[in-house]
Amino acid sequence: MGRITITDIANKLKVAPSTVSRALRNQSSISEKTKNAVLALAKKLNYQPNHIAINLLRRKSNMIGVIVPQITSHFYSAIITSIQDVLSNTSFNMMVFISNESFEEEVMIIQKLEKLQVDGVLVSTSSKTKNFNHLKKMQKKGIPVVIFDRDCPGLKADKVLVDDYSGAFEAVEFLIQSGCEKIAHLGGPNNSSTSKHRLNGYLDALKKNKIPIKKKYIHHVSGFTSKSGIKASKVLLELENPPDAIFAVNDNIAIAAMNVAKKMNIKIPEKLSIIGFNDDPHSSLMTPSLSTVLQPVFSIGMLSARILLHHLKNIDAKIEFRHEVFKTELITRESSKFL
Amino acid sequence: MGRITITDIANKLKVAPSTVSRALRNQSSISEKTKNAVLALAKKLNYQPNHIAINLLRRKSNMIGVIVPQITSHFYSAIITSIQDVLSNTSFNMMVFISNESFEEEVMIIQKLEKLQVDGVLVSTSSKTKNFNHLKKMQKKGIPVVIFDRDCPGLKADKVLVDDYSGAFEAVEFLIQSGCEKIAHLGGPNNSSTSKHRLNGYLDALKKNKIPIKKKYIHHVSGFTSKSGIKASKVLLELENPPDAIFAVNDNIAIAAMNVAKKMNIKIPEKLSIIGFNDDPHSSLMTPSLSTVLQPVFSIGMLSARILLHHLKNIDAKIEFRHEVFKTELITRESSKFL
DNA sequence: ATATTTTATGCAAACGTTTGCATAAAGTTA
DNA sequence: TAACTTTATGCAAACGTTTGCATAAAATAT
Repeated sequence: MGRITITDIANKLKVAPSTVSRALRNQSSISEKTKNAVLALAKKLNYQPNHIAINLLRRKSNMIGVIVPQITSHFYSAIITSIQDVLSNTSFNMMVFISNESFEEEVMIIQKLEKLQVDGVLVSTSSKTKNFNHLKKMQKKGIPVVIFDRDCPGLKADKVLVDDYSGAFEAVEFLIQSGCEKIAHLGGPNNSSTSKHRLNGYLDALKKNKIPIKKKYIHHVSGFTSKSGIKASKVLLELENPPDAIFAVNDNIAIAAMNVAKKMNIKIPEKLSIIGFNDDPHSSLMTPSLSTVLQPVFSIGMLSARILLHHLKNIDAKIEFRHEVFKTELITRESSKFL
Repeated sequence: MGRITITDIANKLKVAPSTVSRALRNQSSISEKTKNAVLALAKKLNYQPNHIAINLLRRKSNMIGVIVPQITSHFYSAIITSIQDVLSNTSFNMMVFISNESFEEEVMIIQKLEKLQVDGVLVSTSSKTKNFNHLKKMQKKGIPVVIFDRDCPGLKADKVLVDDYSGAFEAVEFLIQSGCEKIAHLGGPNNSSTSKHRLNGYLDALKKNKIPIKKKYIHHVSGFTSKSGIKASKVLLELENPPDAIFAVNDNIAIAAMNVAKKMNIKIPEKLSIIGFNDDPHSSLMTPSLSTVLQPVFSIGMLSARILLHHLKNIDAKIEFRHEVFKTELITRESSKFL
């Protein structure tokens, strides 16, 4: 004998299923007597409402989709954790999808989410995402889309971002103030908005301080992992006139640079200052500990989730897109000189 | 105008919904003519089957639940990634839930998953999980449960585990062979099977080599993060007769010990060898790079998912629980002496 | 031509709920 | 007591599919 249904209860009590439904939902116009009888029997039989049936009727899935480029970095796994935290107090559940930094996979995931009839989507686009037609299509279907961490320029949607530009600007200006003059940048994949903003922060900090910009000092790596950073670091540090500081697009790349420098016996921070981005937990445990730009990861995830929930709860309200930008915080450790 | 349904197509074509259904599923006894007409119109209108309706009819959700203690470590996030990889070629989707190493949360998650009518569950229990009644209850409802990484002694279920015992044994024996005589152990939370097995491997390696076991050299930390390891490391290294080697329950704790040792100017590996467990990506980037015991993370995730899928596809087959144990691999780096 | 098989389609029930409408029973007012 | 209001319940449709059964139409065999 399978799951207990409302009809089972109705039959045993010789009432109509609708009566049972009303009793369970504690609706008006139901006598105390029948209500109690229903409640008692439901409890006794351990009745569990069938959400699939309710979802069919309500034409919604109570499911939200979360798309991230990957989850093996602390950044994204912490964001997932914080989204889960917010959702756990609601009736919504989350499905996580990983695009592997691939535009094609991202588009396929979006199609899948449409089929699954998710009620809303939280997405951090792949670094190779070229256009946002897939996201626009979702919006057209009435599915709210909240963008986080990685901007989608030109897309009208809720956005929860980080001020990558000024985070980078501050870091580079700190390097300048601590006496560095030849500051290099290890940038992320070309296309990603994050990479662009951090690059711009780097460039503007140099400009403001009248330090000439040298193309040789700027390298873009293909991925966000340490491995991708090693080659570029070598090129940089083997220059005849090597930099005395490196600002890296994230901690992984910074740590790669740090290891390359150590192998070459370049003293950190005396001969080479290094600053990363993210404040991954292991960065503080490196030797020397890594200076970095902290992002409020948990706040990003929680706010994104809350904004989406707000839309889902006020589905008929006129849509006003929110645009939130979190400030970063420079954390100076041993890999950079003191002021 | 909302989503296109089978009935919409049926009406436009002046046929019955059942005919449309049969045409779409390419079933027998359907004329080429109507089939083509249906297929063409379905394509034109961009018909998408309503999975919620199908799920209601089939009494299944096509959803599998994944429960992990946390995802911010590389170990679990990589497992999630590999599960996703396997699932992406199937009709199943995954919901991830995080127990935060809490027994209570784990039980609540299981209850939620029952309500959501997931078809199957992959679970790595919290380190505080005391009994497995919640899992047994799921099984009784006919929902297959696959245990991975952390054993549930006494529970009859599919299990995909790692040979923690011999991984630890090998590591400690290596330390002995490299000349260490006072080998300490920083163990994980007391209750967890992983901690126990690694501790036993440590103990047996000492016994086999006739090295006396000293209680002072064995500490259990409360969590699996670096922070939890610092205090215990200090206690250990400040002993009047400090150890000349530490085998830690995982890389995070090992790295904590490494940092404490460095602060105390204890030379690694000359005065202190350290071996961790997991081979987290950042471990190879530490200075000195960390020796560790590698677990085949991706294989664990993929096999667990495959086993579950196998049950779901052969739902009526008699249940035979699989019990798979992966071998580990000792990776020696700079934090331990060479042989 | 008739009888028989095959093929194509439709009908209606089912999955488990919710909800507008109808109605019977009870209670209230004049 | 008649007329009216309130309260409690039931009926049936709806959500979008699938599928066993019935049947009409077409094809084949006799």
